[in-house]
Amino acid sequence: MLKISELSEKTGLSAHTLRYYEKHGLINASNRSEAGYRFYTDSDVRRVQFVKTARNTGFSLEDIGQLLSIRVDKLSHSCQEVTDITRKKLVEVNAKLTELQSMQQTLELLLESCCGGPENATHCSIMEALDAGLLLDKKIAARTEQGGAAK
Amino acid sequence: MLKISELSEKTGLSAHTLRYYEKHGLINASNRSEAGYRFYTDSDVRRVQFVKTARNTGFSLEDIGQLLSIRVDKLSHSCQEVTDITRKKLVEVNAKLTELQSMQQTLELLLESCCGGPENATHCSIMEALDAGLLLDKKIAARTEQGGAAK
DNA sequence: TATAAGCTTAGAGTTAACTCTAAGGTCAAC
DNA sequence: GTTGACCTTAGAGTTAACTCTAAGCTTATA
Ligand SMILES: [Zn+2]
Ligand SMILES: [Zn+2]
Ligand SMILES: [Zn+2]
Ligand SMILES: [Zn+2]
Repeated sequence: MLKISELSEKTGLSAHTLRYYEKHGLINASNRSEAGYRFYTDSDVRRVQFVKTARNTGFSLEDIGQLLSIRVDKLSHSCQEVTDITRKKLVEVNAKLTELQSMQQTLELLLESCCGGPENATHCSIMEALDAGLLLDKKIAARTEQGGAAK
Repeated sequence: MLKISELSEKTGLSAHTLRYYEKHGLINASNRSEAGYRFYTDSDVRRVQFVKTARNTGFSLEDIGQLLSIRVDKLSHSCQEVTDITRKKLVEVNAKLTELQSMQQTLELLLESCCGGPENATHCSIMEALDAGLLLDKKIAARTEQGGAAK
């Protein structure tokens, strides 16, 4: 039986966060002391660790709520339900990834194009590109079209 | 001279958003009608488009504020200031990218491991992995160690 | 027994970037 | 001269996941 601070230390989640998760129905302390202190059983701890692992994997607290309801009654739920949640998350992650990769490429091109020196920015190609609506893309397209095979 | 709805249409930013940007010091309408209606000059429009482009590139409104103050007085600012802002953003983007790639890999592995079928989830390997704290990683590590060269 | 550390709750604050609402003034058209 | 679309402002609401505060018990230690 762990007190909240002990569970906090064990899981790396703050006591605040643990109470927050409880308020949102994700976890619970099986027992309370007479004074109302939370006491967590091993089973409680495992559930918290499940939440933490799912959180690290990118699932939202809402997703985790669904996963937890499957977890407590596996007989009434199917693998498909689990993969639906997982696949939905993967789709989200992939979308963000695509967006970020595009940003990354743009930022790298911008950095390549600018001298980064101490002279004034009247000639700065980053400012120019932002002013021109990033026709960097067009430059790349042109380069690719012309150059043929990359490298 | 464009009214706000016209600028909105031209830029794809809502009038709400344009007023929001103004309130936060990013843009401005050079003129107002007697009744107080905003009127935007070509120069205003270019500034708004700069903001939009920078936003699409991933810069925060705060970053954009800095870029704009460079933009209006390029003589007093250096290319280095511009690359500092850009590089800082790239570092952030790379960090998020790393995190998301790790999530992506985990989610893909989870999906591979689960049958996704309609039977009950008592044997679900996704649930098992989440319960076990994702020792998938360990499986991968083991596989990599053993297998040597990939593919 | 007193001090400090730790626990409780309800509820407010944080962050970023919007997004929307309310209450009212303006303008073009019919 | 009255609709209806558009404009104004100030300010509230949204989202997610915390994070913190206040006010007040409880518990262990000295
Ligand atoms: Zn330069
Ligand atoms: Zn430059
Ligand atoms: Zn299965
Ligand atoms: Zn399964």
